[in-house]
Parts: sequence; structure tokens; C-alpha cells
Amino acid sequence: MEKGIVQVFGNGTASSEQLEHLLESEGYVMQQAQNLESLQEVVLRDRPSAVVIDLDEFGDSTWSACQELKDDLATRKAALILLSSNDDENLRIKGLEAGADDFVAKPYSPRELLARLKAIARRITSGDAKRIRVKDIEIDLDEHRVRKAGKPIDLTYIQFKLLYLLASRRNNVFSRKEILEKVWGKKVYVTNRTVDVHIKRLREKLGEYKYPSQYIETIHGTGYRFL
Amino acid sequence: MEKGIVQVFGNGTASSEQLEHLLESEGYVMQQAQNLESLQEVVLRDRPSAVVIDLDEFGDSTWSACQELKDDLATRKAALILLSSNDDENLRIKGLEAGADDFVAKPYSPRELLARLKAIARRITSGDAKRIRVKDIEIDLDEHRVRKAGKPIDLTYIQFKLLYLLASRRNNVFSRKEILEKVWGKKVYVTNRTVDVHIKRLREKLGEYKYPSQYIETIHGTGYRFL
DNA sequence: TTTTATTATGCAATCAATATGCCATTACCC
DNA sequence: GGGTAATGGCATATTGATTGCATAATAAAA
Repeated sequence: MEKGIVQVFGNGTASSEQLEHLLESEGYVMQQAQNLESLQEVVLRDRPSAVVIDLDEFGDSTWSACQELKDDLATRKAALILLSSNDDENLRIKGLEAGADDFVAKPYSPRELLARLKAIARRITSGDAKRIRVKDIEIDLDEHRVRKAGKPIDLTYIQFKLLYLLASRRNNVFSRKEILEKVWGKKVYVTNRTVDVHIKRLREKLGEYKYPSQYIETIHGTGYRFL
Repeated sequence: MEKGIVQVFGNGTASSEQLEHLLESEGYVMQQAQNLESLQEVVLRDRPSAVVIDLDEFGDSTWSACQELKDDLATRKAALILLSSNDDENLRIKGLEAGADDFVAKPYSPRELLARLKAIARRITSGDAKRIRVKDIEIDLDEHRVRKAGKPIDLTYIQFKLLYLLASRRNNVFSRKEILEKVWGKKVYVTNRTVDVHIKRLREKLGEYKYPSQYIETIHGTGYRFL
């Protein structure tokens, strides 16, 4: 998660409005939802990078919701934060053990919640090497340079970020949404098609011509992966 | 971090003794340290998987310590938790922004601290791929890839979700209705027959040919189950 | 055994996702 | 400001996946 959608399950309050403003100023988009029943549906559609659930409102059904979030391929990586005005230790532990990344007591400070969200995000995205070598491709983050078989390849800014992202986790499949968030960041104003276009250009520069792809593989219905 | 050393910077208290016992019962080893000055040294030697720093004792020198921890390759992945009896919002935010993964108020519950430690650990370790393994089938969620006896099997999006669902709860019988809900989402209108078709193709790709099924069993009148 | 219900499967139509040429727009650099 | 490179994304072609009918096979019930 870099930037993205934050899905909040709970009613609007003064705090949540403040939170929304804060999130927006940081490039997130916040959405509210009134019931957990539609969780699967909403979450499947929007693929939020973080989900906040208010235990006060949803009570025990929250637990099964946590389970669903963790089980679903689309959301298993989303940051999950629980809110509750019940400050009971056992409840907090239960929440954390149910898979939540954090548990915040109400009334909460929107600024703190945001800070916690970012702390989780740091962890999710951590792991960045300065230099990556894959097959005959060499990527140097500091020099901002890419070589293929020793010969420099001229990549544009976006192409470089894209390649670096894909190559940083070889074999990992990145959805277009993930790519958009990590390469473009912030509120994304560009469409999925744009990702395709940049992949195409990147492939060209890497010298892809034959099928199957030597470097960047398309996973139909899912995304791309660097081989 | 799976299990490992937890380095605690702060004095022994009743809580910290309890914490030590808890950690030990979970397979961690706890070490206490009295001063931050030797932090780098201590931490370089022991490579703890988690570091807990008590702000009450170390005050402002904590910030530079956080920085050091984050800068050092050996420790930048360690979970970092700050403790403080000062429950000020700004302090908490400062801590989180300084790179801490969590901020816990004193007096703290050792059990909760452990739960928080584990929650962070989940995020850190989720770097190495999540896998389900059943018989000679291996499902890798991040790579979105399935292997049978080590050899990759190409599954389409739906096939992958279907397999993941069935395999995630082995021996559980899934009705077609359940399958439709989990794979297609709650309000998609495809028929039961469609499920059959996808099961068929999945079986093909898994190399099912003989009877009885080796992987996916049909429960007549009920649904399917992964053996 | 016969009947009925359920499941398996080949196949064609439909639908969806991706690749790519092309051009408008924007950013960058002398 | 003019020229050049980079970006965004539409439109279209292409490729790939999904759906469900029709029919066969199988299991359960009578």
C-alpha cells in the first residue's frame, strides 16, 4: 500500500470527518460503508488498501468479517484497523489475534490513526534493494540506470519505476491497482489501460519481441509479473 | 521475524517480568538493556527481531536511537515498539513517525504487547510468500501460481480462486451456492452448472483422470470438497 | 430394475481482458 | 518560446476466458 482507498465501516462522526480530510490531504480516498453485509461486495469492487471497522457498531459480526478480509485474495494485504470504545484488554487482544494490524480506542485522534495507518503501510511495502540483477538485466536505483547485458537502456521516469517495482519482487504478481498505487502513487488519475501502455513500452525497450515473454509476463485477469 | 530475540531497553518491572515469561512461552528470548548508548553495539551483536524502548527512561535520546535502528541494515526490519507513561497524542504520533511500528501506553498489558508484536511480525514476515500445500499441490498466493509436484500449472483467474477456496479448507464441503458467493461474489448471476464446468476444468488441469478423484471429490446432492 | 435427480462434459456463442497504433496533451530543455 | 520527449488514453484488433445449453453419464430413490 502506498496511497489508495481507505474503506471505513462505521457511521460518520466528527472524528471520521476530520479523518477524511486528513486522509485526503495525504492523497488517500476515504469511503464509508454502513453495513458489514455488503463488505465482500464493496471490498471486491474497490480493493481498498486499508479497512477500518468500528466494533461498536458491528459487534461480533466483525470477527467473521476479519476472517473474510484475510481470506480474500483481493484484500489479504489491506491494512486492517479496529476501533472500539470498549477499552478491554481481552477485546484488544482478540482483535489483534483475529488478524487486525492495530486496535485503536475511541474516541480516537484522527491524526494518530493516520500515523498508525502509515506505520503499517511502511511495513507492508518494506524491502527495497539498491541494486537488482535479474537475468541479464541490471537495475541501479541510485544511478537510476538500467543495463541489459551490460549495455545501458534509456528508460523514462515511469518506465524505470515500473521496472523497479516489478523486478523488486520477481515472480510476484502485481495487479494494475497495485502498480498504479506504487508507481503513480497518491490519488491516481490514470486508468488501467495506461498501465498496459507503459508495460508495452517497457517491453519494447527491454527487447521483448517473441512470445512467451522473456521478462514481463501477463497474468490474464490478474496483472503482470517479472520472471 | 518468526521467533527470536526481543531486546528491551528499559528497567525491569513487574510487567517486564511477566512479559519475559510470556515471550519465553512463545519461543522468544528477551534481553534487557540499561542504556541506549550501547544500542548499536548490542543490537549489532544480537540482531533482535524486535526492539522495545521505554521513552520514560530514555527520553529524547530515543529519537536518534529510532533513527539508527531504521538506518541500519541489520535492524531496519526489526519490529520497533515504544513505551511511555506519557499518553500525549503528539508524542505518540511523533513516535510512529520516527519509525516505530507501535506505541504502547504504560502501564501496559504484557499479553497485549505480545499480541501487538505478533501483529507486526505477521506483516514483516508476509514478505516471504504465503503458501498452501496440499498433497503434491502448492498454491502460492503472491505469485498467483500453482504447482503440482514442483511443475507450474497455468490456471485462469476463476480456476485459481476456486482452487484456493477449496484448498483453504480441506475436507470442508462447499455447496455450489457457497462457491458462487465466494468466487463470484454475492450478487453475480451465474448458474450452478457453471460451477460444474469450472470444477471440471480445474480437475483437468490438476491432472485428475481416474476415479475416485484424487483432489476434488463430488458430494452428490451437496457440493464439492478438496481432499 | 426403473425412474428420477444430479453431475460431467463437449461445444459454440458470448463476453472480457489485453495489446497496440495513433494522436492529443503535458512536461522538459535549450 | 520552439522543439523534443514523455505521458495519457481512445479505438480497434486480438487473444483468452466464461457461460450455459444439450446431451451423456452416473448416482440415488423407489
